Order: sequence, then C-alpha cells, then structure tokens
Amino acid sequence: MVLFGFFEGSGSPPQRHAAAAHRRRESLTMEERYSPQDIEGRWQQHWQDQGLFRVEAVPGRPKYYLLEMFPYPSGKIHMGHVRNYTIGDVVARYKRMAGFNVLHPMGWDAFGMPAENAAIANNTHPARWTYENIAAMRAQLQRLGFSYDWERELATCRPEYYRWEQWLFIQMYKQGMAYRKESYVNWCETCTTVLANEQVEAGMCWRCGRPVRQKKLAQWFLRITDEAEDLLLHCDRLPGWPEKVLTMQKNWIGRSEGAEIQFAVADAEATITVFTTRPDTLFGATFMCLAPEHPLVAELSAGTDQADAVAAFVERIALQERSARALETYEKEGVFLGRYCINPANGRRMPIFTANFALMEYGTGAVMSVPAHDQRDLDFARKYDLPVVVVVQPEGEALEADALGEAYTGPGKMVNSGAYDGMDNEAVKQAIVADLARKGQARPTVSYRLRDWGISRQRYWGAPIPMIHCPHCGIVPVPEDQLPVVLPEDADLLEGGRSPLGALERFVNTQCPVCGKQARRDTDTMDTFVESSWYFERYCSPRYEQGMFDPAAVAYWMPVDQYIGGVEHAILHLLYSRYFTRVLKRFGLVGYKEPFTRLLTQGMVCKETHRCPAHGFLFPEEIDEAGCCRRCGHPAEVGRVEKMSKSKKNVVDPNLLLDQYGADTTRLFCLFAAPPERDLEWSDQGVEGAYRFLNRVWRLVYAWQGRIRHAAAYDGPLADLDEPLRALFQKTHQTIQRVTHDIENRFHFNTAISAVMELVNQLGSLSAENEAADSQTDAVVRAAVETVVVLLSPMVPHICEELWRTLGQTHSVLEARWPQWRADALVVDTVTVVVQVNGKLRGRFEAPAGTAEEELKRMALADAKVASFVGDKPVRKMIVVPDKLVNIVV
RNA sequence: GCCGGAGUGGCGGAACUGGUAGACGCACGGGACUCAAAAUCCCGCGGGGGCGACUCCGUGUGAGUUCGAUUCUCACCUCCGGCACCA
Repeated sequence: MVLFGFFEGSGSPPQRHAAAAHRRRESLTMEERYSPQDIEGRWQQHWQDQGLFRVEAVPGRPKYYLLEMFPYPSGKIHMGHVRNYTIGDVVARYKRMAGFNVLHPMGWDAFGMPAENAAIANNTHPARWTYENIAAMRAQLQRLGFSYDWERELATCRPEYYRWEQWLFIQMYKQGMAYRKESYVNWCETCTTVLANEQVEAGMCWRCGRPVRQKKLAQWFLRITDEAEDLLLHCDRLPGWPEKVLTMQKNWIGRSEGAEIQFAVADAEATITVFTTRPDTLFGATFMCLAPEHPLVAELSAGTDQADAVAAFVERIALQERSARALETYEKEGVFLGRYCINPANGRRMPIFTANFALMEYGTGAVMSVPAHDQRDLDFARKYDLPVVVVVQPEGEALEADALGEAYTGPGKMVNSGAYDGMDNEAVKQAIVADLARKGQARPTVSYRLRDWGISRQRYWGAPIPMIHCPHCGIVPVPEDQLPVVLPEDADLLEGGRSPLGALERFVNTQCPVCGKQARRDTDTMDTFVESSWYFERYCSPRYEQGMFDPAAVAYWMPVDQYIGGVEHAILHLLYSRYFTRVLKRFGLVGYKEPFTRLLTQGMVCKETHRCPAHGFLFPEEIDEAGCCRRCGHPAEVGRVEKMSKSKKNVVDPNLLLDQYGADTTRLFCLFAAPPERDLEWSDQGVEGAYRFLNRVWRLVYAWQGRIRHAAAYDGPLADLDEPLRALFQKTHQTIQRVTHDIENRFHFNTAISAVMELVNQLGSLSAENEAADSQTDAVVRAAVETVVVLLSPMVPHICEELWRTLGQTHSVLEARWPQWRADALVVDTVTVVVQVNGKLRGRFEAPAGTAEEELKRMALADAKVASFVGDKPVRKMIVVPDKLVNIVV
C-alpha cells in the first residue's frame, strides 16, 4: 500500500512545490512518472494565484448556480463530504467549460449544539472551537482541488451574517408571521436545561441520568402552516427534484380535508370543537377524547369525582418523553372526565375522556371517537367497554357492532344515521357538514400534519432572537438600527449545558426602545435551520451591508440551478428553505418562489464492517493477515456493508487517502464506484484501480507527447482516414458524445469515466514507437489524447491540468471549451445485424448501414445457422429493426 | 401498518424511448517481460453439458402482455429509506 515512501505527505502546497522543482532538476525521468503529491499542490496554488475560480455577475451572460449543502464545521471532513463536493465540483467545472458563468460557493453552517458540547468537554469556547474547525476543514477542502470562489466564503455564526436574519425575523414579527406561544420542551430539572430529542435517552437526561419531563415555555413560532397549501401545490411543479423527496415533503405536510364539528357539553356552557376527516360517521361517534394538554380537561373535570384521577393522569403523561408517545408499544389509555357532551347529529350523550393518543398539536386537540370505523377508537372502546355503533355498511356484507374484530374504514351505505340512511358515505361527508353548518355547528376545513416552526432554542451557540421584554410595553422588537444583537462570544458556558445568556447581565439588561425603562432581552437563540434557509441567497453578495443581499446579485444568480446534498435533509432543511423563499417573496425581496430548480440527493458512503465476537466492531488494522482479531485471535466476521461511521469502525479518513493517492484518485474513485444517487460501497482495491487508471493516462500522454506536442488535432474529413486511425477518430467523437450526455442529462459520472476508459484502451492499441511517423497519425492521436485530458478534467483536474500543459497548452484546461462531437464522425458505414428466430438469438451478420428491410430479411434467411433453426417450418412473420435486428417467427 | 426505492456474474456496476444481457472497473486464472519480485503488457473469466463445431439455462419468485421483456402489467418474497396513534 505504501506507494510514495520518499514523499512527506503533509507538506503544505508551497513546500511541495519547491520539493518537486528540486527533484525535477535532479532527474528528468521524474516527470514521466505520475506523482500526484508533486503536482496537486502546485496547481491548487496556481489556480488560487490566478483567481481562476473568482466569479462576478455579468448581466446578460448565461449563469449557472451550483450549490452543495454547506457543512457543519465539526473539525474534519468525512467521505460523505468528499463525495458530495466532488460531484458538485465536476458539474461546476463542466458547466464552466460549457460556457456558463458559474457560481460555486462554499461556507459554514457554524452555529449548533456540537460546539457547545465540545466546549464543555474540552474546556474551550464554542467560538474558538468553531473557527479552528473551519480553518482545518477549509484546508482539507482546498487539498481536494474544489473550484470554490473562496472570496464568497461565509460562516453563519458571524454577526454580519445573522444580523440579517434578525432583521428578517423582525419584519416577520411585524407582519404576524412570527408569533409567540406556549410549547413543550424536554426539560431536565437537575441540569435546569432543555434537551434536544437526541439528548434524551430512554426518557432520561443523557448527562445526569435523571428523568426528563415536559416543560411548558413561551417560544417563538414561524407561520409555515400559512404556506402549507402552496408548498404542497408546488411539489408537483419541481420536475428537477427526485420523486422520492417530493413524496416525503408531501407526506410531511400531510394535508387532510375534513370538517370541524362542535359538540355542546352537557350541563355547561362549554363547547368542544373536533376535527374529523370522517364527518359521515358522526352518527357512530359514541365518546369524545381530549388531549391531556387540552384546556377543557381541567375545566370540565373540576368538581367531579374524577377530578383527582384526571389530574394524576395528566401529570403522568406530562412526565413522559414526547418521543415515547410515538412508540409502537405505547398503549392507548385514558380517563373519564366525569362529564358528557352531546352528539349534534342524534343527541346521544357521549362520555368525555382524556386520552394519551390525542395530540394537542394536531387539529383541535379533540377527537370524536367512532369505534366502528377507526381502529384506534375501537381499541379504546373495547378496553373501556364503550358502545360501538356501525354507520357505514360495506356492499354485500353486514357488520355487527358486537362482533367487530377490526374497524371498517372502507366505503359503503349509511345505516343508523337518520335521514342519511341508504346514501353513499362519500356523499354524506359533504351533506352532513353542509346541514350542520346551517345551524352553525360545523364547517369544512383542511388540516395539516405540518406544524408551525418553533425556532426558539434555549441554547447559547446560536443567533440571538432580537426581541426585548419590557415590563410595561410587553414584547418589543429591537430597533433595526441597533442590529445585530451580537452574541457575546466570551461568555462562559454553564454546567449542564444551560445557556449562559440568561445570567449574563450585560447582555440581558437593556432599555426598552419604546418607553426607555429597564427591560430584558430574549435569551433564546434561533434554530440553526434558520441560518441554512437563506445562505444560498447570501452567497450572491456575501459582503453586502445594506440588507440580506444585493437585489441585483440575487436577480442574476438565483435560483440555484443545481443543489446537491444528502437525502437526510430531504424534509426539514429543504422545506424550511422553500418556506423562507416564499416569505422573502412576500416582502418583495426576491421574485421567485422556489429556491432550487434541480436537486440531486447523493447516496451514502458505505463500507464493509468487521467484528469480533469478543471485541465488537474492528478497524481494519485490528485484524491480522489471517483475518483474526489481533487481541484474541478469534476469526473476525465480515459484517454487512453499512454507512461509514466511527461506531462501526468502517471509516476511511480522507486525509490518509490524500497522502497516499492524492486528490484526483480520491475524486475518481468516488465518481466511478457508483452513480451519485446510489449508495457508494467503499473498496480499497477500487481506489487502487482508479490510481492505476490515472497512471495509464499519464503514461499514454508521455509516450506520445514527443510526437504530438506540436501537432494540431485532426479535424479533417473522416473519409481521408484509414484504419485504425479512422476507428480511433470515430471513437474519440463517440466518447465526447457519451461523456457529454452522461454528465449533462444524468450526472452519471461512472459511465462517463468508463467511456473515457474505452477510448484510452483503444489508444493503448497504438504504439508511439511502431506507428507510422506521419502527420496524419500524429493529428488523430493528438485529437484523441487531447479529448481524454479535456473530458477527464472536471473529474480529475490536477493531473489533467498537468498533462494539458505537457501537450503544449499555455492556458488552464479549465479555460478550454468543452469539445463538440462531430455528427459526421459518428456515422458508421457497417453495422452488425443480429438475427433472432422466435425471439432467440441465432446469428449475426455485417451489413452496410441503412440497408433496406427487404435486403436485411434476405440476408438473415441466407445465414446458415439461422437456416438450421428455421428448417422447413413456414416463416410466419419477420420483424426488422433497421441496422439492428431481424426476428424470424416460424 | 402506510408511502417510496431497489433486487443483474465472485464483487462494484453497464444496457439510452421493449431489440446482441453483463460495457467499464475490481477480484481471480493463465501467459509475456525479469536472475527474482513489484510495476507493466497480452489472453481468459455468468452457470450447466460436450473432445469439438456447438447447445441448454440465466437479470429475486410466479404468472401475463409481446415476434421479442433486466426494461411494461399483476401477485408474492427479500432488503433499504421515509412516516408512524395526524382523528
């Protein structure tokens, strides 16, 4: 595996440059050997010095905005990043060579909890930790040779960035798009802090191990549900998005048509409003369930003999982790409130329960329970022995309430439903709501699974919410001229992870902008998804100081033409970004609704796992030559292929790969091993293969460069060429066509690369020493070799840049124009026609292209092998696909 | 449970709109070069049968449509992903 014993891999680009130059002076043969470490740093430096990746908006010039999801600065890039950014870089470089003005930026999603955790664990500060990580990761990305315009780099934790989302938040507040409401958070009493869902382990705090309870806090919400309908509608107008992602978004929005129906409470003024998608089953509603958090629960049970039982139940549910309520094993249970409500359809007295499966966040928090036609209600009814009434009878069947094993949810005719009996239940859905609406007891509504977006985080490392709480004036936004509300970067983190902002007097204490008296700042910070919902717009004018972005720059660059990232963001990040874009449009800041025209979700990077029965997962170096665990000698089992992760010990460190093989080999393997949307299975031997291929290309160029360095690429008539030059020239143009299609239409770089490999193989059959030393040979080979270098350059830019110069070029290969295939060079004059008999392949023959059908039939029947299968059976029919196939049916 | 996606050699993967299944690469086997090895180059490589020309089978399973199906339809099996008491 050690390929470059003489090379010190960690040297910075300038050092490497000097070392390489030194070696060149020593020995000329060094140049003929492919040594990525000698060339990659040099070209990276060159690209940077020449400012080749810098871009400016040029109105009127066709633009292409290529964006990869920016990373969280965890400290190290991993193979997932390498793959994601390599795919993006190929497209960026390709589009640029194809003549577009390409925006290809990179930055950092720099706020978030890991920084706080790391800060506590390592006794450092989130800001310092973050900025150091950014520096380290930037260096890694630069080593991979990505074509980013680094002058547009941004980090969301910078006040110059988040000041504008604070500004936007205030505008949204003024328009009622941001509002405050009580909501529950996971709360650890011991640590006095909120916990994210992933910090709750089996209902206990991850740090202190004490039970987590649900605490009600006033928090800020954004009215994303106002856009639910539009977000859903436009899912069908995003043809450039994967169907899978759109389906996930649609499901997440979860639109349900139904009605709100009002139930009067017996012996009280109160009314309970339910949401139902099945108003047709109203006559079958036999009891009512309220969410434990429903305000009427305490109110109605007060004074009944059930009051204590209800209170105890509500308290017990509050203690349960919210995610636990979604578990499959979670048993439905409830408590009778001691009160009844009246079914508006038939006057039936329905007992009211509070039940753990009723969710306060959905619909109205109240459910009319129809056990005959809803499985959940049926389970509950059987458990508490509540009446079951069948109101929808399926065709040709007679359901009996007492014998009902499972709820019937299909269509049918109405029964037990008064005036509606005999009607189709679908028709009744509308009719019954219309009838009740006349009495003011119902209205048709639409409900969404999507909830408003809670953005308050009781965390330190985030953008402060720019609001002031004044004892006299209430909640007041920070005046715009006082923005940004800067997060104090020198605050000490408190034990247990509690945000220090609340205790930081100089941050909290302020004056009310309205009355001038003492007031307190909001000490919550914003969800980090807020930052990532508009960073793509900021990239268009990252240093702009008069607003979120320069309208002219955004008008030129946006929307993003191609967005690339992991499928794990298929819902939240992408939905929030789409929502934010709609908000910006409402404010007239942008002229479009959808930020990302095309989306590519790349697959995960996976690798085989190894485990020892005694020691669990093993790193490759923990296994000896015999395939046994080095610690106990037990044979290691080869586990399944899984996503690379530290815990599975199947990670590959990009740095080691760069040291050993260089950026081009790393990139090439990532592109070649699988098409981008599929999972990539890592293979050390595959990497070796990629490296071998680059060596072949290198040797190919050096073998010919003496002859073709000063030759012009052939561009004459095909007819002037004899074999094998003619075939080579045709192959060259076929390859241009295939590679262009594979990149342009599908991003299938694996097949693009294999096409170039075929061309390289064909070139390999000619030998620079033996081939006739005429100018025509040199010209055709020049065209082929040049094509190889140009076509590969978006994928493996360093080696191609080097070889491009070796071929005598003086400008960057990035500035070469993408080659065009010559249609006339693709025309073949002889085709292979296959012959089938009854659909089975029986023979083949060569024929001039464009041979007439009748002639092809004659030729097919003349084939001896074919004749033996046809025999003396009568030919019933012959199907001819011109230039391809003849099928004889006997 | 509901909704998606995918099952092709020893392996990763090709096959564009129904028309030569297995491109390209990896692994493996054989050969050349070498004192030897590495590197490189050449040849072979889905399975069964046959000395052989050949032949039969083969794209998860079973049906169907078709002259012809990896590709379209239906059912089933397996794996992966998303949602999961949403009323």
